[in-house]
Amino acid sequence: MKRVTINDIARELNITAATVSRALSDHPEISSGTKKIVKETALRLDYSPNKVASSLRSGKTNIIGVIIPTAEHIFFGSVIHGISNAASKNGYEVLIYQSNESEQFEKKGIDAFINARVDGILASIAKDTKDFSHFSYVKEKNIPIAFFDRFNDNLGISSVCIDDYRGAFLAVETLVNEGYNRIAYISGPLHIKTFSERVRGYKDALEHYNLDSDPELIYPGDISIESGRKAIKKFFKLDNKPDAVCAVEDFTALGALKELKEMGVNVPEEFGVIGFCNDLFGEHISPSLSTVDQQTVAMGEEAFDLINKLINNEPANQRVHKKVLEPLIIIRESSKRT
Amino acid sequence: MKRVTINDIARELNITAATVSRALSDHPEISSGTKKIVKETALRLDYSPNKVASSLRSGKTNIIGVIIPTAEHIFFGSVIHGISNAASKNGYEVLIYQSNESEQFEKKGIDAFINARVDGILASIAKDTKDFSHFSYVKEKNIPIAFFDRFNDNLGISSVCIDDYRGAFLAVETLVNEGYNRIAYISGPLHIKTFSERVRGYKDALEHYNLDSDPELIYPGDISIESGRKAIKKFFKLDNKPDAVCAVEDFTALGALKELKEMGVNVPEEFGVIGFCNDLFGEHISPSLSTVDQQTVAMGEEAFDLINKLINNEPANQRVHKKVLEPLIIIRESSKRT
DNA sequence: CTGTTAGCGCCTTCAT
DNA sequence: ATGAAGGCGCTAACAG
Repeated sequence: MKRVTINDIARELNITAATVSRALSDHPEISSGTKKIVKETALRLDYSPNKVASSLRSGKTNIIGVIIPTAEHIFFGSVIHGISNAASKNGYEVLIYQSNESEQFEKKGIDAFINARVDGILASIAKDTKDFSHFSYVKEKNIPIAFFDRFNDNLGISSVCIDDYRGAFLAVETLVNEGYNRIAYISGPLHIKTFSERVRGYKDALEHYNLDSDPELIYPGDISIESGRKAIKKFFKLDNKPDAVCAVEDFTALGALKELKEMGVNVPEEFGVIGFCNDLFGEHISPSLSTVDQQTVAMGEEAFDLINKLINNEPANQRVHKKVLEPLIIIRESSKRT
Repeated sequence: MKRVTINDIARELNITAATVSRALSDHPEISSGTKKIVKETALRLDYSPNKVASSLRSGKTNIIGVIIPTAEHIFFGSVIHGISNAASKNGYEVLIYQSNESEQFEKKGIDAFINARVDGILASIAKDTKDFSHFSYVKEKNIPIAFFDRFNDNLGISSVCIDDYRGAFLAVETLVNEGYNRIAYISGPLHIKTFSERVRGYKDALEHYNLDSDPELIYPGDISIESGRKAIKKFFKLDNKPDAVCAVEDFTALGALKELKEMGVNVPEEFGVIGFCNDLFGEHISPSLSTVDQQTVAMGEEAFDLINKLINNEPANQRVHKKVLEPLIIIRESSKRT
């Protein structure tokens, strides 16, 4: 179980470990002959470089820590996919930590990453997080950090997200174009910028199209099928009922669809529905779900790009960067009255 | 950016680093007074233990490397969820590597993990992997390794999976009970044990119920919506057409459903369909998809348990372990004729 | 072109 | 109960 080190190679060849190290990393001042024999011997002895030692020495681990709320949602899986592949291409590994949507675990994750001396941290904020000091702390320590999707603008931390405002605006616009004119909104937790931006987009779109903007038409949900169902139930108790709804994400929209179906309301004829996220299932349900695509893989790649640049630049002259990806409207059956 | 070390704490208190180290790890021979002041100082100086140094010294990283084919499939996300949470509870972190279903990347992942000196490796084999020597290599190096879901029995490596044989058997049985009697199968790549076991279960179920076992009724697919569509097209060109089909996984089943719908074949009245995996969308499509649940989170937890035990035991007296979880039949509309 | 030396931060004997 | 010293494996500075 004893592993081969550069010392073993050095002993074998009667040279020093330093030479071996240099030969293996193709140092220009090493003769090609030495390089050749060192590499051959390394292969023969089945040497594998100890990155832990190398990291201790160099101060770099080549590891990016990624905090996601949960791996059970394909949205994050898909972003991870993007991050991971971009990281691989650039010689980085990816350490994953799940916050399970809890602030406490999120803090633990940050701690774990700091102790592991990751070169940078990418995070998507948990639903339950109200206090953001752990993120500020990372920043103060000059450890590169950036947010993806769920971010907070007040911390001076860069982020990648899609233009949530515009996504919601486009969603409303899509419904308006189909002739719906009393449009409700089912929201997520508003202390997360991502979600409050969507509400803002919704409101502005209503105003832009001179439609009623009624506080009763905004349901404060929590990102779940159940929240979609509850919202519909509530909306249909109103005197002045809506004839369409935008949901903060697809599962919420799915809940709405299911409730509407049980209530015997025809979608899209009597009532329009549009989601957000472009989750896989939306294409395959009936009626298929119109939605806003979030460019998840691209988001992952951009997130890596952001952190990669933060890692390789002087922390001094870095300003906060905000990458905003364009949302893509996907029109399917649930919003298509015509 | 210079980080605080135990030496800084030692200097501050006029004691030695050794004492600080011991105090921080609650060594029994350190006075409680010293412990107290050391911990206070650590907190005050904002000390964070350097795991890289500690790993180099101890030879343990407390990191589990996990190789998945892709994070874009919720099945793996869900298993990761299970692994990750179990790992967290036991003081481990999780490093993720995506093979993207390619043998070459899989080998790279193994290399990266070995170099990173992970304490153990969990892997689910890529579709394209034909040569398994990289796994044997890990085993020969006495690095703990175990498979989950997609495994190979010939390498002497432990694994967790569900009872694929039984899952497929139950799927056929479910169709038989509904009165279908010419049942086809859409398979995945057969060099992966997981998939060949399902075919075996299918065949044995047919035999057990005295149904025709026709080679033409087994379509060699590749795990994709397209493969489901192609299989149906092919089946419907046969003289003696099937009246039901089991698919190797849900997306394949989805493809089958879509093709059947386009062909105007009624499911489940004229034709029964059952999938495998219990992917999220199955519940929400129309007709909803009957399927076999694979207990993904439990699988993740068991996988961690397996590797955890491998890590903590003497490699000498370890024998190959095979954990088999019970599949769960989920009966929905697509298989329910009655 | 290669060797010598030293140290990254931590932990673990051995000594006191 | 604490100190002293060495080393995990690698690399960079300095020397020759």
